[in-house]
Parts: sequence; C-alpha cells; structure tokens
Amino acid sequence: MNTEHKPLDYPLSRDEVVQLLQQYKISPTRQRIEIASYLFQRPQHLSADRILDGVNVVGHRVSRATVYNTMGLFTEKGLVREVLIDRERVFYDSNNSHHHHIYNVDTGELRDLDSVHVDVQGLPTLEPDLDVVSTEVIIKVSSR
Amino acid sequence: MNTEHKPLDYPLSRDEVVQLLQQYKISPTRQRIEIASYLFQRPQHLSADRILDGVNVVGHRVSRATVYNTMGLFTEKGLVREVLIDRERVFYDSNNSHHHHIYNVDTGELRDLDSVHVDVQGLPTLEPDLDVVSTEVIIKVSSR
DNA sequence: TTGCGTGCAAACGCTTTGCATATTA
DNA sequence: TAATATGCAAAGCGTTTGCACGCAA
Repeated sequence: MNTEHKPLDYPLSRDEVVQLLQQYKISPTRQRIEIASYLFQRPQHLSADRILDGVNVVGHRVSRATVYNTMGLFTEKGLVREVLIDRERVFYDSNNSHHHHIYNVDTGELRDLDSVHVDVQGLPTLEPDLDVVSTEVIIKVSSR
Repeated sequence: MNTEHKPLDYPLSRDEVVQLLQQYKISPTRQRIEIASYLFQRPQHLSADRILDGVNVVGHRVSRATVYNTMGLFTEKGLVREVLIDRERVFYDSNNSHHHHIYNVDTGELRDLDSVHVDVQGLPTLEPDLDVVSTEVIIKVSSR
C-alpha cells in the first residue's frame, strides 16, 4: 500500500488522475479513470451507488460490478479510505489528507475534522509484531 | 437515553440484569433477560448471530427476529453500543465503561482500549445546536 | 495469445418487515 | 382486553461472484 500523502489539488485533471493511479500501482483503464476523476473532484464521502450515478451522468457507462470492484481495489491500494459509520452502506473518502470525522447521527451528515487540530495521546504500547495502520477519531453529534 | 455509566460487576446475576433493564426503561421480558444475561457475562463484542447461538444453547429458544428487535432496542436505549468496524456485520459491545477500540484488520480481533489512557485534544468548537454524543477512537493495527 | 478488466445477472448474507399468535399490564 | 412482544417466513438491499466477452501487452 502506498502510504504517501502529498496534499492533492482538487479537482484533479485527467492527467493528474492517471498519474495518481499509476503512483498507486493501479493500471489506468477508462473506467478507473472516470471513477477516480469523479471521486477527486473534491474531498467527499460517497457511497458506491452515488459513484455509479455520478459517473454515469457525466461519462460513459460503467457497470455496478465495476464500481464495486474498482472501489475495492482503490481501498486495497490505499487510494481511498472506507468509512464505516453508517450501518446502511460503506462510504468512500476521497480526502487523502490525514483527518478525522464528525458524524451527525440525526442527519447522517459526515464531515471532516482536520487532524492537525486533534491530538490523541496516551496510547498503550502495542505488541512489537503489530503495526498501527490508522488512528481514527469519530465524533458523533446530535442536532436534536 | 440513559447516560449513566456506573461500572458493572461482570457477570451480572439475573436480578441485576432485571434491574439494569428497568433502569434503562426496558420492560424485562423472558427473552430480553436471557439476551442481556448472555451479553453481560463479561464485556464483549458479539454479532447478532453469535448472540442467537449463545442464547439458544444455554436457555430457552429465542428467535432471530427477537434478537434483532432486542438489540435495536438495547442500542436505542443506550444499554449497549453498536460497533461498526467490520463491513460484514454489526457488533454489540456489552462493555458499558467509557472506552475505545483496537481492531486488527488481519485477524478481525476487536479489543478494548481503556479511555482513561487516551486523551483527545484540540476538538473544534461545534455549532451550539449540536450535542456531542460520543468520541470514539479506533486504532487499526496489522499483524502481517 | 495470455492475462487482466468489464458487464450482466444471479447469488449471498445480514437485517428488516408483515402478520398471526402469545404475553403482559 | 388493549397494548406490547415474539416468532416465522418472506422480502429487502447492499455487496459479491460466476462466467462470458472485450481489451491490452
């Protein structure tokens, strides 16, 4: 998995998308480019279904299976993050900077929280054979 | 929702389970008592399916629908927490003390992390109409 | 021409729901 | 006896998979 996180300059041009895919060792097929272009218009949280709709409005047709395959691949390669907060579906996060989330349990709104401002301290020492993959902070808020 | 979190003394006796349910404004039917007794044997993370199996081994029969209804109710009332980390299924957490989680992405193991040792600082000021429901820290680790 | 990627439809698995029956207050 | 809870089976829905076809190296 690519662990670099140079800040991206949203929205990404087609060429930048291609470079990004290659950088993450993903061969840039037409469908993958279209999906990534849609994702990296801006930092956002999208479900597979919304990606499918979004891509098929602007570009050529991409099948549901390809969206799922592609998002699985993008996640595996570290290009996007899965956000598992909503019980209903998985969200894919195109914000590649280090950040946390604020989730409104009443509206379902998912907002980014810049990790520069958040500090997690006092973690225990883990077994030496364990690598920390990520540290996520999720603040759940209610507007009721 | 009941927000008290007196430390529980695991495992809970049948009487303590009944009191706990009443404290959370849940009327203690036979099935709910059996499910809660199974959950509160110890702090643990269980899927609906494992609850179903566990309850039906030791006690009377409880249906799948009742397990789902009951866990939905327990969650709504604040008796247990849903932990949404694994894409496959929801885990219900019977540890009622304030804590975070360490999730091993390779083995699927989910471990508690006492919140006494973790400090989250630098949260932004939220809109005044928003209440913070919870602050969760999830450390993902890999053993590969 | 060999392997990888895509698309369709069917299958899958967790969860929810409709409705009849049972239990509780 | 009215309201709530339970159980069964079927339906729902996001996601995955099998397989044939297409495309690229």
